[in-house]
Amino acid sequence: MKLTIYTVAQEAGVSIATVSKVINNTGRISEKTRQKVLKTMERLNYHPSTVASALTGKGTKNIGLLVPDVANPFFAEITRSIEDYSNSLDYGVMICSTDNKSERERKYVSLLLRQKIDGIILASNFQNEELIQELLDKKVPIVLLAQEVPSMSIASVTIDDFKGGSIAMQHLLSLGHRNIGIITENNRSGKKRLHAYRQMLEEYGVEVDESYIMKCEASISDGAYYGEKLLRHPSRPTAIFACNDMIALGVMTAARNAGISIPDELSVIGFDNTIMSTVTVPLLTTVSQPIREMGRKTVQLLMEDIEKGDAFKQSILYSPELVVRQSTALQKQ
Amino acid sequence: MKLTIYTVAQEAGVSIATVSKVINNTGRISEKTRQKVLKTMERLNYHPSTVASALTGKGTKNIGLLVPDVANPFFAEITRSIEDYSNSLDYGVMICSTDNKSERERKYVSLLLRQKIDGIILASNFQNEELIQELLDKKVPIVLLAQEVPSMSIASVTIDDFKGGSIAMQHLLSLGHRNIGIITENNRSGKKRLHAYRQMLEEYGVEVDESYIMKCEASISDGAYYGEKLLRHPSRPTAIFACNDMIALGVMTAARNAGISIPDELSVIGFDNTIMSTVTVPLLTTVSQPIREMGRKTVQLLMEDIEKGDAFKQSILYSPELVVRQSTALQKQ
DNA sequence: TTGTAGGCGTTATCAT
DNA sequence: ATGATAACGCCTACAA
Repeated sequence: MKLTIYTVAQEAGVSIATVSKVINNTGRISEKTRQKVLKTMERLNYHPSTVASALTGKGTKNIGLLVPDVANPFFAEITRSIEDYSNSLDYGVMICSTDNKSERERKYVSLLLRQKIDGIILASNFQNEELIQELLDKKVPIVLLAQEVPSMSIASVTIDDFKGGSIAMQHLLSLGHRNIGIITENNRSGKKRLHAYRQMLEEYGVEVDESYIMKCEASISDGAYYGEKLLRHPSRPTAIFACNDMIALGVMTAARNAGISIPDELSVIGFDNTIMSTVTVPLLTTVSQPIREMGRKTVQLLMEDIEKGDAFKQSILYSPELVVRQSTALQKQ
Repeated sequence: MKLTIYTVAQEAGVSIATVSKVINNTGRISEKTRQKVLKTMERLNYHPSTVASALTGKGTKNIGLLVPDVANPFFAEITRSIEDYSNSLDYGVMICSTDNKSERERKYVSLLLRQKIDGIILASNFQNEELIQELLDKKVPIVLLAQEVPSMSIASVTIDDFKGGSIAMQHLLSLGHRNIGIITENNRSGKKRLHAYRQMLEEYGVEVDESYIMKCEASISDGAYYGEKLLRHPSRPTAIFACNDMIALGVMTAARNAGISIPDELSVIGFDNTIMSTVTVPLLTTVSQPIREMGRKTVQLLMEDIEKGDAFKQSILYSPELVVRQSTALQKQ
């Protein structure tokens, strides 16, 4: 026999309306009745059905999280932080890996919409801006994480990519490097980091060599491929700014294969400070983002939107920090 | 104005029952009507509400996935494979990291129950067996992944841990090692791998030294801690069987700190063949599990249970495979 | 082949 | 302070 609000009402000798009221802390009920109802709910181990509740318009207590790939350590960590905070608020999170493919994004958004999730977190590099607009039109609460879409008014939580790029370059430049290659993703974050690359180079009065600039996906294999290219460059760079740790790992592999020693002959700096950067040899110098804090903040913004329907969209910008380890060194001579 | 089945019915000039029938491919409707309805759904961009549908007993099209920690690369990969296949079946997956804490398990299960998910995948090392029993009593479809609970009849997908342990030990032993340490998790899988350790040692006629056996959690730091202990052992082992890659990474770190060269002075073998094992120096020899295939199979079993209410619970056992890379070598002299 | 109506478990609006 | 009752959007006998 199924356990519904009716069962509780009957057992407690009240009406379902009363039970509903104590569940939701709405209306006025005597303390005595409230306790009685609470007790029976406890005794019966009753939990209201989110589904039924959702049908009346109260939200599903479920949010969707779109990331390029959960299997990518950076996004896995983001996922974990979002999951933790959502859970503490009694929200479930549906994980959706898009592979940065417009088609997958579309399919997942459609699924989420049918499931009537209460809100969506878009983490990094969403391809399909019309889709975002659609969501906006449908009043679906959205928060962008590690991504911005300048042309739209959406709440977002990001780090300062330009600053991150500057910090990385500053580190390399102050170490005496002048021939610096860069391998970056071709998305907004990547472009900002690239912009910082150019800017800092200019500041140090070194001309930028376009053939030092490589664009690719955030994978070890791509990093290795383009890293090798760079290492074969007629005027081989003495340092490489890999715009995320996965790419940096690829570069390290390429260097090893080419018998080039890090950091003696080549300095490498990554970005993200994922767990991967703590296990390489040598340990990877990188730029860190406060992932847990960012995940938490993202959920918080989303909840404000969900619960209060915030009209004012805030953009939160965190500062990245340099984490010096062993993969970068003074340029000799 | 909200878009419901009524809107579609009206626009198409039929009743909601008809629309419902074409949506669910049930009952008999003329091809003409079907097309008409399909067209209007298309035109209106209508998608039936899973919530409402769920309330009538048709399931939420949502499953829960409990893992110790999504941020752990092994489980991140598992998550990805499960997500992919579920998604292709139009199911959403709610991610739940338990940290192997009974309290978190309980909280998540309660959340999932309230959300009325259609089924649950329990990946690895569930602490709370009464909770499982509760779920079973409630007829919640469950499949165990990378875990078994011998005392209960539950569908499961695992690799043969004993065989995996044997393969790893066989490799080390055939390389001439006789002083072999082991660091393992204290769960069912770990115990089986440990059992294989003892067995193989015995087979090779070497007495097992209990002080060579360490138990810990699946983390780099624990691996480093116990690895260091082993390396300080008066009769230092020449090889270490780390029962998963994370632990192996810790051991490698410990060895490096102690100035012990791998594989020259110490052979290390891991388990899981995660992405981490492809970026270490030297590359990690490990034992692989067919993660994607296992994830897929798990979802498949769960769906069978959800859709057909399978009475017969199958246990699928996959074979692990040795992946020889660079962290193991012949024992000199 | 298609339509009518009752039910799924809650919430919320009125009465009482 | 409490209770009866109409939604919510869909499914499914049962009728027509």
